[in-house]
Amino acid sequence: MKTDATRLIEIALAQFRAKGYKRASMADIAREAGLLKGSIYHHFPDKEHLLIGAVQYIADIFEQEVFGPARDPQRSEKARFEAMINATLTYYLKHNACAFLQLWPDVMHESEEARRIVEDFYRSWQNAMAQLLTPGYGAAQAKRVAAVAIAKVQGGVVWLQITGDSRPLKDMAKELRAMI
Amino acid sequence: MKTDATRLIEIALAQFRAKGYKRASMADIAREAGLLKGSIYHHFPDKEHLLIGAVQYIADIFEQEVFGPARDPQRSEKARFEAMINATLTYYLKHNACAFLQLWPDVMHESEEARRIVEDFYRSWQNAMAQLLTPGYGAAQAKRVAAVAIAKVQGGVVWLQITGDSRPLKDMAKELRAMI
Amino acid sequence: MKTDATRLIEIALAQFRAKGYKRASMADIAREAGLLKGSIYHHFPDKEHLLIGAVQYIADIFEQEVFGPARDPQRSEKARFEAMINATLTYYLKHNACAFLQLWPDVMHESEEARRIVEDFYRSWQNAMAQLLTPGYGAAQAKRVAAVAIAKVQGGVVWLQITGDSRPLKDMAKELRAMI
Amino acid sequence: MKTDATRLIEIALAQFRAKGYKRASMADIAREAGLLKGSIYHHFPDKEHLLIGAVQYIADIFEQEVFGPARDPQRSEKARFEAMINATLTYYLKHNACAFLQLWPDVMHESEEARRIVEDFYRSWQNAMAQLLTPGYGAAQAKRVAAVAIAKVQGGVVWLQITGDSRPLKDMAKELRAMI
DNA sequence: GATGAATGAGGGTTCATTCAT
DNA sequence: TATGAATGAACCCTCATTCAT
Repeated sequence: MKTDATRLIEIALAQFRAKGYKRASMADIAREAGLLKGSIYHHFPDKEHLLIGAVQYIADIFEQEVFGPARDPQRSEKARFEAMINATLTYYLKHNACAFLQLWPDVMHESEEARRIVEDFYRSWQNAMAQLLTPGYGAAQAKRVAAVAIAKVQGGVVWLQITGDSRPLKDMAKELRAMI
Repeated sequence: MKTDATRLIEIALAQFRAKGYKRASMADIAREAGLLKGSIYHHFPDKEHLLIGAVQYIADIFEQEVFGPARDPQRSEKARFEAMINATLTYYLKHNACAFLQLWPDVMHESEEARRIVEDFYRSWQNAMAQLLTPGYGAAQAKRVAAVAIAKVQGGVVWLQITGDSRPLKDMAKELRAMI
Repeated sequence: MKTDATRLIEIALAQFRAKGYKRASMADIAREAGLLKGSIYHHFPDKEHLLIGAVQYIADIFEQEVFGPARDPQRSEKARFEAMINATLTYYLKHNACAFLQLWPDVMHESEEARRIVEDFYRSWQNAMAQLLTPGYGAAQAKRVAAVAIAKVQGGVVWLQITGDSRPLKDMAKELRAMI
Repeated sequence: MKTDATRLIEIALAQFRAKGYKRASMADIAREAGLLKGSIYHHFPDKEHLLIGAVQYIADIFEQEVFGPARDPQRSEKARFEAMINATLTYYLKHNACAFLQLWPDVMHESEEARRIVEDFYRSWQNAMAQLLTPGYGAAQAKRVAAVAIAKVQGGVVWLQITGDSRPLKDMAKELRAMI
């Protein structure tokens, strides 16, 4: 099995998700990759960059699977908005959690760079949504409504993470679909 | 003057909030309390019980200031519901964050007992809300709606924590007030 | 046996002398002190401060045993100058080396603070000597001659360190005594 | 274009001078040479032999530029002695330091072989000088005086290294010239 | 109850060295 | 001959916890 940077990031991300950043040791990550802990430093200069990589990895997935399709000029705003909601819902239900929510405290304290990525992620999300809502709401109101929409989804994920109950997240999605 | 244990818990909570559970060391907490780290162990058997205490401390505050008033039989359901929303909003805006959200990953991994407290907390909240909504929604639907309501508030807090923007949280409160 | 900071510094200094700064590990120093490596950090924040302490320790010895007596106003300049030479010679012959010479490359690269101490040490030495030589040489020339004198002693120590032959150092001392 | 081995030695020497033996990593040296660290091992079996090579490299330079000319039977002892002093002075002033002094602690601890080279170097130097001084001092005294002379130069270099002041070294050279 | 020295396990990181390609 | 991934030992340092005083 090849040990490229992406594979290490996926493993690190899985460990960070499972135990949190601080509890996931370099030795844990290395073992999971079939390496010794020293070997990781061939691919990443330090643990922080594993976190940065993990966070970027998720941001990239969303960019491709959620924000990207939302910009597809072929489809109607409504269709794109619904595609966005569905992709988001699918992703969160698959993982039963949002890595950004789980990692936020660590990201906040351990890495300026990771923090910027997460903040940019939410900004991108808001912009992507706002653009789709602008025809119906006007630019200013659309931004505000988009923030609320994202917050609702995040709230649904929080509830899912803590209680294991996915209903509110699904209800939230339904509410969102009704917005457009 | 508070009892020593409570004072230590408040200090520990402040440190946990500020740095996260793992990054806040026993030495940090002791220093903040004007003690040496060995001395903490006269009050708490280990760090985990500081976390349990901190989590319980917050749950108690909500019990007194949010859930308690919601049970006051003197006032109308609507009044009580609104009081609940307002108290919650006030608390979160004051702290600009929800300690349970911040600490959840640590609580989850470090302490079965703390975890139970947090889970009970959300259950209590849901029950308190559901009871007030039952007249309007019926028992079953009330529970479901309550979960969504709490999730919305949590989502608003998440957005506040990450972006610093409190608008969605306030919008969420307005939405909630319209539910009853 | 008590473990105070001074004892640790003496042990660290001995280790640094014996192996050099980098080769002397915290574990070595701790073992020599009858401790585990982690325990040293109760007394010193990091290895650098062990180096700083060691360097300061030597500077203090010279201040007390060499530079101090050289300032004694009761005795003649000649007597004080000779006392200085003798104390220096005794010290270097006892250790068969000069710790500052041995540690200089490490001091230079590892610690600004230690470096300043060493530089100040040589400045103090030069000043102390220059003052005693001023009556005979005039202030400006005295400083220049003092630098040469110290350099000679250091050269003698270098030769002693590398070849094990103490003769040149002793010859150098004789030369110095003839200067006043 | 120099042979690869020599080029690597020059680079290694520069790194050892700049950071000291332990702080200069194989990766540093390789990078400076435009190689990856694994590639160095095609030219040298280990780091120690880079140190040996570096030390030998300097000894060779002195042999050619300092000790060799001192043996030139065409010129007077006085002329050869002065040429020796001048060549030495030029070399040290150019580098502002003596690599043997800087590396001595590392040489001493890391490599028996390098140590022998350095010790031989000083012996050669002493012999070369003693031979020139024998006519004036007699064989036995000449050896002793030569040691003192070398020690003085080294002392001047020490002072130069630590304080940055080259005066004492130059004064020392003047003293030496007066010896013959 | 408080102290502060000590523990011991573990964490992140560095680095000389090896070796299949 | 060069590469670059991997090793494994060692290193500095942190920290929750213990305990004699």
